[in-house]
Amino acid sequence: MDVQKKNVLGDMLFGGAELFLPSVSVDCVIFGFHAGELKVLLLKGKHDPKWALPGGFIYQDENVEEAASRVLQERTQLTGIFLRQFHLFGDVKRTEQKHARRWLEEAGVEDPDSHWIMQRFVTIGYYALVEFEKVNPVPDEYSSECDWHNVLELRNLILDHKQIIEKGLESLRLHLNFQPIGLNLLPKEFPLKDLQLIYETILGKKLDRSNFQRKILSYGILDRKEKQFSGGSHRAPYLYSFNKKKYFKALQEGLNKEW
Amino acid sequence: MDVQKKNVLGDMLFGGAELFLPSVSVDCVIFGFHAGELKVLLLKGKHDPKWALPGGFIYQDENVEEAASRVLQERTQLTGIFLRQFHLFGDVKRTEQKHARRWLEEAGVEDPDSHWIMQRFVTIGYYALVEFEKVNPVPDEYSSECDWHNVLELRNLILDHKQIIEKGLESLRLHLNFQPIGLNLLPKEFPLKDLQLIYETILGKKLDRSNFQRKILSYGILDRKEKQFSGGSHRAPYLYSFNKKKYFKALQEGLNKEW
DNA sequence: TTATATTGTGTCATATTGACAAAATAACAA
DNA sequence: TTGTTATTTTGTCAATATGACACAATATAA
Repeated sequence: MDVQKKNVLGDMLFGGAELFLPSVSVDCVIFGFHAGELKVLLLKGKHDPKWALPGGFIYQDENVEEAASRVLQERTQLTGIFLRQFHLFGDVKRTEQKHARRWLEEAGVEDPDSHWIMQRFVTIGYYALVEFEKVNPVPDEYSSECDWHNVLELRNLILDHKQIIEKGLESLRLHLNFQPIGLNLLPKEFPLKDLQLIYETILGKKLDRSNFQRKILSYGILDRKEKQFSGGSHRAPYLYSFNKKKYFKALQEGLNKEW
Repeated sequence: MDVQKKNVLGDMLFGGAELFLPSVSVDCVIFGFHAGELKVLLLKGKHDPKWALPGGFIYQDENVEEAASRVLQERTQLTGIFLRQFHLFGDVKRTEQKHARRWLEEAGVEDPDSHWIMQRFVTIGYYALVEFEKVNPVPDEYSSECDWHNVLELRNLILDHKQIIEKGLESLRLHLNFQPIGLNLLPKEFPLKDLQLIYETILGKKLDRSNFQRKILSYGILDRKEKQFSGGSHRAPYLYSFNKKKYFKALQEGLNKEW
């Protein structure tokens, strides 16, 4: 699947019914960290004052996973990012398409009410964790803005996108118990404090520094480097990096096996 | 949604495109326990020698969750069963519809190749845990047999249904760490040994009797009753029942919070 | 040189887990 | 009636994990 060759907007407006899998969309909850806050990347529609998750439709010749990956890539320019399916949202009432109708009208589509995009859709939620600084948020063709929003202060979202984000965060919190995170979230080398801050931000609570280090090191997915120039007026911390081999093994097999 | 009034077969053959949500199906992995084995309920097609999961399509006016529930109910006659979404299977190649084509032909559908059911489908996997003895497996209109199969000896399944079952089992094993199970799986009163056997069967390994009881009781979801007539020539075990209030609270909030 | 902030490391009481053993008891056989 | 057998209830104990906290080390700035 060659992502670059796709002209998603044109396909959606005029070729949709044949090119895309009907009834199904993907939405990506892209998490990033900044200033001690957990952020999520949102788009503001040109013809709608509300914010929406980066999402899209699935080409007939495209795996759902690939579609999610394409959406993530289009919006962040990042590749190789860990993306995880967490839930399908399938209620009848979740899609009321007022804004889509207006949007089709203005785009010059005849008889917008019978356009395929006005039909009921179910959507598959994926979440990703990305390095905030590496992302240059770019709106797509039908959006006016693309920006980070604090995950705890979500207002004016379309449809059920607030619930999708909340479910995504809930899933992420659960997955933290048996899945390593951080690989595409931090620079190659980082102090443990930074990783701890990520955990604290996701969980929404403070963790004991000493106990956190003991636990995270016990997973055996980190390699300790030499000290850094801390920059701060205090003892310089060690730098760590993820041992990718062990990291992916842990992703595969899980961190804890309680039973 | 009135389940009884649906004529699924007729709808599928002749009304499909309008009545159902296109491209999406649900499949239920229905687990039961018998003779120390974990079983899954499968259907054998009338026009296909292969076995399939109980599954179906989603009516336009029906939530996905309701569709899964309807499928479960139709096949087992059971209501109020815990059903849990675990994964969406969305690869392009997952649906090759040779058997569907033959099936449409024999059902008298003209031009089967362009029938909506021949198109690509993604499917949402749900799993359920049911009391084996309470289920009277009934084939649907387009199946010749409905029977339990050992989850470790799956042969001749259509499409990716073997992978779906395996993923469902894997999910169930994971969920065991933070989710109570057993409520619709055991009689109202039961000895702890029976619950332990269920855990052992799901996990595929033996557990220490004493430690299992300590752990399961620590969840605080069981009420101890008076002793039973054991029937065996040995000390009679206590009977337990699930405290529904606490059980559902645990379902909601989770059993363990590691972080 | 000293103050300050933050890290590396260690301690310790408590809780949890895994492995196992002793006592209790229902049914059966002699 | 009594002993045997199987399985349960209950308990023990060492090993490990966790939570709370203490103290020494050290990079920068005053």
